[in-house]
Formats: sequence, structure tokens, C-alpha cells
Amino acid sequence: MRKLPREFYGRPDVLAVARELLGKVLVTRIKGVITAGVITETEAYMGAVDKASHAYGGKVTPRNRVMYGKAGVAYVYLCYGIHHLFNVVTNAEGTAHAVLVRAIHPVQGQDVMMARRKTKVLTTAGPGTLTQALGIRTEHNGTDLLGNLIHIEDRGILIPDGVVSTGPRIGVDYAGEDALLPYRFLFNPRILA
DNA sequence: ATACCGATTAACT
DNA sequence: GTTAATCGGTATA
Repeated sequence: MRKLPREFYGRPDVLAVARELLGKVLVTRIKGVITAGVITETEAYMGAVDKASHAYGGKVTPRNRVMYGKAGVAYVYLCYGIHHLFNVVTNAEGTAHAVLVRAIHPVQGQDVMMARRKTKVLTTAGPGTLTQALGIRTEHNGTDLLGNLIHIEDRGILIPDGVVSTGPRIGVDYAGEDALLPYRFLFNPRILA
């Protein structure tokens, strides 16, 4: 139940942070209700030098400005007018690196997740579905993950390199050659059972 | 002020 | 495999 410290997020290697977030547990406490899931898929976004990043070229906008802030803060934004996507800001202040959480494996509050999702079977594999299950919305943009609303903790789950797959990021075809970079990390949640 | 479109999903055929 | 849903961010003027 160790909450990840600021230093975990603040490291300069966003790929290492993305890789090591696999197996960590994303926990929300929305209106006192706790829901949590093991992170099973992430993608790294390398800020100014990454054509797939909202911060490519050092661009600053009202939406992406929290990416330039301190590490360990949530960057949440609306995609396709429907989906709230959850990212963790990494690296030093002024460097807009971030890790997108694309999938979780539910471990706590599944009943609440079901109620939030309103579907027959609980799906939390997908960046828009996990945020809905955990109750994360754009209002949580800028939330400090060292606070008690949203945090990520280490419950001692080790994901060995042998079970981790990497590959190109999803949905970033517009990013030219950067769309091919192997910045996506995932493992099959079946190994948790 | 106006127009375009996306780090997606579920429900179709 | 195809597509409707849905709207804030961003660029252009």
C-alpha cells in the first residue's frame, strides 16, 4: 500500500516510468467511494520532441499546461467529445512528458464501477472506459497524485520483463514517423489471476 | 465568429 | 468491418 512518491514520477526517463507503472494500482476516492485497478497498459508521450504529444514543439495551451507543471499530477482531457483520458505528468517542471494509462484490471469497488459504466460486462481495458469506471473526469485535471483523491500505489505486484509487450502507440497515425516508436507497454491481465 | 477534428467506444451490419 | 455519438480545443480570420 505504498503510495508512489513524487520522485517516481519526476525521473527524466518517461519510458521507464511508463514501463514501471505496469502492475501498480491506480486508486480513486471519489466522494469517499474507493475504486481501484492494476495498471495493465500505458503509453509514454515525450513532450516537445514527440509529434504525438499535445506538447509537441513546446506548444502551450490552456488544455495542456499542466503537462509543464510538476511531476505526479494528473493530466485529464476530453477526447472525441466523449472520453476522459487519464495521464500522469512526469519529468521536471517545464518538461511536458506524460504517461497515458490505457487499461486497468479491477481489484476494488467493482460494483461501483459497474454502476458507473452501465454495461452488462465490466470493461476497463481502454483509456476511456477505465476513467469512467474509476470516476475520473476532466474536473480532475491538475489533481496531485500525492493527495487523497487519486493516487497510485505499489502493492508488491511484480511484472517481469518476459510478460511485457511493447509496440507503437494507438491512435496516433497523424504523428508521422513518431507514430512508429515503441512507446506502448502492456501485459496480459490473466497473469494476475 | 466559424470550422474542423481527435491519445475512443459500443452497437451495428 | 462500419459508423454514430458528442464537444472542447485549436486554428484560422
